[in-house]
Amino acid sequence: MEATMSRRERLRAQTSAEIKAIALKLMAEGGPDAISLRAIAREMGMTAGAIYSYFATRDDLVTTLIGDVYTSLVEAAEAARDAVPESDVGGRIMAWAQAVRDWSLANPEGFRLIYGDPVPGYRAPDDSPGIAAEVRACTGITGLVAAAWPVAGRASQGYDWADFDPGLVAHTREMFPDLPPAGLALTMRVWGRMHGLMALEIYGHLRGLVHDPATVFRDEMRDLIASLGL
Amino acid sequence: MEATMSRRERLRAQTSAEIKAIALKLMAEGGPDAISLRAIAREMGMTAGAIYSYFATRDDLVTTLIGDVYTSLVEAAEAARDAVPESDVGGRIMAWAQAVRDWSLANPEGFRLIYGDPVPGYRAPDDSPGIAAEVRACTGITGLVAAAWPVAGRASQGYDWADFDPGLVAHTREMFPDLPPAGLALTMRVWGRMHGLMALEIYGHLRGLVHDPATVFRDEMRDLIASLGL
DNA sequence: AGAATTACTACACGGCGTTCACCATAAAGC
DNA sequence: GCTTTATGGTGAACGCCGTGTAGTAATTCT
Repeated sequence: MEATMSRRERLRAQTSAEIKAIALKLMAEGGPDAISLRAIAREMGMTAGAIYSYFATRDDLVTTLIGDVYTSLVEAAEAARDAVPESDVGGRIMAWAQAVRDWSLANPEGFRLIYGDPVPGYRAPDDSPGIAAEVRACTGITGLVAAAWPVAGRASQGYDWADFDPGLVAHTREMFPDLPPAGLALTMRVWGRMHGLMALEIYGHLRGLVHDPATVFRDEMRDLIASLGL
Repeated sequence: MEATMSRRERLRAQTSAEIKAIALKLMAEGGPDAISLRAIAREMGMTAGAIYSYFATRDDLVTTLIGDVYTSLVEAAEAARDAVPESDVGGRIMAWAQAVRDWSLANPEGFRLIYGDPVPGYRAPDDSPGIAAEVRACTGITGLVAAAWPVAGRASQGYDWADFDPGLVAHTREMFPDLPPAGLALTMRVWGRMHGLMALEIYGHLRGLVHDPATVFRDEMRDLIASLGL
């Protein structure tokens, strides 16, 4: 598809990619706040104002970055999951969790970018790539829960489709028709359980308390898998 | 002790308190990034430079605020816990969790301040009030786990005191002499489990997905308490 | 009363996001 | 082939920001 782009379009895409690459580099070095248009432009030998031909505002640039970074996280998780046979549901859950943790420790600033508050007061539009990646992540966990549901779902009740977002419900029922509403609630609980220890660790609240957080996280995931009956 | 303060000290304490109060107000309105020395000074009819008589830098002010806010959170949690009789360990855990969640939803910016990244790249000194509050919070959860340990701790192994920070170990062994190393690991897992769903919710990742996150959180905490054997 | 400390102002510096008028050049139209 | 137009870029400006520094007025100490 690159061949179908005019010279102008190619240059434009290239410059845009360079802006994002430098922004990611700056973020990796100094956190999300280090993403400054002036610094990017300086590194590119440009003026800050020139970036406004590519991104309407700094927040737009960061929003785009969130989409890219989130997608990279989700793809790492999906790849790790798919390396485990479908029959081993517990193994797939563990693989997913470990992949997310490994990625997050390797890209802590990326984690902050996704799950933190890089743009204060900002609400991503519903069609942004960041939201798309989040849906993909959420779908991935839902799939794991759905696979575990025949065992995990015994006597789970107390939820109704009306308790959830209609779009989410439609999407879920189409992809996992056997999953009842309580399965969606369980999905969120699983998500939260994977997220909690990692968030504490990445933001430094476990710093120094325990020498090997990986062991604690692994135990927690084992307990999660066991609690699903696997 | 106020009587023993000189006029100067009284005025100083009062001004300092006003600075912090306005900073909290600004934060509540626009998030941690809205805390600007110039805005505070403007609201007080002062110059920005004047604040440097009270706080060496903006980060120092934010650090102090973290201490205040974290302390307020911990005190809310402790009060809720203490309203439940000691014999009802599960009830105390639930009370603690609900209190933390209620506080966090009422003060989302405070939550971001404590568990987010308000000062990029900043590492709080070990003797800051924020660290003290975090130790207090950690101790509170440890106490809950210690109370549940006779039931929850069956066959828990695989940890050693050497796996944890010496200071934490000394502090824990003194306060909860019956708790083995594996109890500390469980404490962190419980902490993470309480934190995960709340962090996702406060940072908007559950926004719109589920209409009543409180129910999901309550179910998760019930499952946690049940998994402890209570 | 005189000396020293303190709270504060005024101003300056550099960095930031953002806007705007202007300009060179590449693309498109005749 | 020449002209018109669109585009990516500059450079200066505005108003924020944190942070220093010199100076001033008032309070406190001796």
